[in-house]
Amino acid sequence: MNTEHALNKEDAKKRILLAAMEKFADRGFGPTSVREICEAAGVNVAAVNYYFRSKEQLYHEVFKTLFEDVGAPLMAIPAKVHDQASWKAALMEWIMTALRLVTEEKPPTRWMVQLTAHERTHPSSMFPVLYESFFKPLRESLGMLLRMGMPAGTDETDTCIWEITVASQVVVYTHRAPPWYALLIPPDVPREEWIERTARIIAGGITSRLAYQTGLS
Amino acid sequence: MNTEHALNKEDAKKRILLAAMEKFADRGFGPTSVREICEAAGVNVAAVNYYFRSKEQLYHEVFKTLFEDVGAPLMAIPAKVHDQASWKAALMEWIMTALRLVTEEKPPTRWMVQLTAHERTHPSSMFPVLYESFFKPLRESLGMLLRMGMPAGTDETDTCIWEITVASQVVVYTHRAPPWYALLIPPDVPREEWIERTARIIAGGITSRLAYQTGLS
DNA sequence: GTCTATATGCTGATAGAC
DNA sequence: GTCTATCAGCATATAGAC
Repeated sequence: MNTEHALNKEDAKKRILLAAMEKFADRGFGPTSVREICEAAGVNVAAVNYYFRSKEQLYHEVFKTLFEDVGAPLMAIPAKVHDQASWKAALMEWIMTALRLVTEEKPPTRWMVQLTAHERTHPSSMFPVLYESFFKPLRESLGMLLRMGMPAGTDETDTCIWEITVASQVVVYTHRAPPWYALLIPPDVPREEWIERTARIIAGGITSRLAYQTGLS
Repeated sequence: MNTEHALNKEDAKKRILLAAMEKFADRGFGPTSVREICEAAGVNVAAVNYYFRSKEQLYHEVFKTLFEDVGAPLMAIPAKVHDQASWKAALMEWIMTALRLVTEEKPPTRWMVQLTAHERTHPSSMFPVLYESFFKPLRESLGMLLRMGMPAGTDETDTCIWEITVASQVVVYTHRAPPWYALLIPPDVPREEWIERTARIIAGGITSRLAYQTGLS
């Protein structure tokens, strides 16, 4: 009896958190109503304020739960480079890992990705946190990797543009609104094959150009 | 007296339309209130419904006014190609023209660009119209240009990925929310210089790779 | 044409019964 | 811990005075 009661309590709070992740991911913070979340979670309208104090606190909790060390695999990649061959492999790995992340269909990764998109287009009070804990480390990891492959003395602004160039080709897939997202992914190609072909084209845009500049292949 | 009256009428309607462009561009359709638009236009709250029937009709009117033949310069570019040198020049021109468009600070172009971003992330009833009259022709123009430079027999899916690859590097600049947009543009570089350097890197990712593949430079 | 006042509905949040 | 009922605020939209 006592355990069942405690279990139901845990259930309600957890159900709200999961429903909130899905709904916030779908349309962002503003347009998502507390009533909508409670209905999806199968709890009373007052439950959000009872368990989470406010809609905004619930949103904060969603972020804290979803963005736990999610960028670690990407940030670990630059350390694997020790020569030109391993640099090329690391670049491919970085891009493929990033593409796999942003095009993941399975929650909670998908929710996490969609939330980054909403925060970029309609920044909330969570943007600074997201920037410091997610965007910034990821960008630095990509920047470090790119700098390793650049000819010595490459202009800093050019390096910065290279960063944006790669990032934008990954970030574009975080916007999952159906009519737009459907235009991005070619139909009838298995996901892993698409990821590899896309990564090859993105990485090829870098490596072949550097080969062209430096005379190495 | 009579003319002044008629002039004020024209003024009010036009002021509402201009204010609506700015406000809708800033935060999108949903979060922008009629009151906010009316306040910015210096008219009464009831004026929107008097002149435009509804908020949604006003939004439609904003689109109809802003997206008048705006993609024409880009769509004209593929026709200028007649050999490999002119193809490379055309590719650079396409990318530079597109970058100039999406990073334009001056209204109404800026408003138009921002509206495309909102419609991609939070599609409304205007999305199909926008797709048919703007996204689709632009993508086709880019696709045509890319196909001209591809080695004969290039896989159709690869061509499609190339399209997205270029488009994403342009589209990323349409999201103008300050904290994010500030991360994209390197400081202390004149706009035209930045456009050329960025276009060179995007185009270089294509031409050098094709050169690498085909043995031509 | 322009205004005020108001109808109607949705939002987040809370008070208090059980 | 969970519920209903309700508050205050904002939204779009409209009726009717001037």
